[in-house]
Amino acid sequence: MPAEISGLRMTRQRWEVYRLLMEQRDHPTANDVFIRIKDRLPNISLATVYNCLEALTAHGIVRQVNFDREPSRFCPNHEEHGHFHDRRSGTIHDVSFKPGINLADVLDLPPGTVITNVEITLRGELPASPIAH
Amino acid sequence: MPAEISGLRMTRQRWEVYRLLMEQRDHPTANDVFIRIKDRLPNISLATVYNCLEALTAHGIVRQVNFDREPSRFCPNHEEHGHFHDRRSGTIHDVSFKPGINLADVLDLPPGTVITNVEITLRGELPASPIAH
DNA sequence: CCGATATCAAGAATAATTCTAAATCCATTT
DNA sequence: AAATGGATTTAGAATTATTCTTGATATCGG
Ligand SMILES: [Mn+2]
Ligand SMILES: [Mn+2]
Ligand SMILES: [Zn+2]
Ligand SMILES: [Zn+2]
Repeated sequence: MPAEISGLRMTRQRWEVYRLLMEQRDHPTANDVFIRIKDRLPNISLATVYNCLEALTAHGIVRQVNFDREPSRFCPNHEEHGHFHDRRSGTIHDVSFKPGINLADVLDLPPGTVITNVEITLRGELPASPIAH
Repeated sequence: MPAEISGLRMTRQRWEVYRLLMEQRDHPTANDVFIRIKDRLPNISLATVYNCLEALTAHGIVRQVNFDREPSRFCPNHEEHGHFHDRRSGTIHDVSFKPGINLADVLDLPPGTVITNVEITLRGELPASPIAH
């Protein structure tokens, strides 16, 4: 376990939360993390999971992702990306811009506007897998 | 008051909520609506405001807009648009795509993906008004 | 080891929203 | 017009994700 990541002191709990997010990149909720992490940290509390996720988020190590009023989800992908929620499977997928596309270029904003944060969420259906028929 | 809008039967309460959203297009929360509407409907309950907003949303008459975990806001603008939250003033502004731009064209999605819903939210700072100095 | 500081854990508190149940409204039928 | 039945409204309770409080524990520098 590293002593720190991006200036955030690592503790056993923070490290295990971080590892879990890196290993299972399916955008779990705090409660999902709490349930999954019990194997490794049987005594961790849900409040601590929230604390760890907040600390990781505040230091830019993970991203908090919100879909409407649903519980927040967490994502360790640092690239600029949006999220596609597939209604068929319930899964959430990272979505990038096509190469060369810049969000500020396609939006009609007053010149001089500073964008500090962007969130793009999509819902819909991915095409049926070509393997399943 | 029309008998119905988009198939939703109008009641006094729904109509006043709808009018308020059309007249003050600053993306109020349910509680904002509750406070503002008391002039016209002194006996309306907050639950009814929520009921009305839900009915109007379910019928596509208004849109529910979410910023992170903040209270939902409501918007009567039917154009496809995103929302820019100006940190300086706290105000929320509708943002459109530049003419001819289609979101599906700039995102890297598997061919055949069906997008049913898009939400774009931005935070940042609008340029200082040229009038104020 | 010592004292200072940070973190953790358990449970209480918060706050937006939804639910429940009873009253009221309202369109339609007698 | 009166009766009926379903929709709507209301007040308050309930829900639930999240945050807060507080005391216990761990960690750091010296
Ligand atoms: Mn989940
Ligand atoms: Mn407000
Ligand atoms: Zn992601
Ligand atoms: Zn809007």
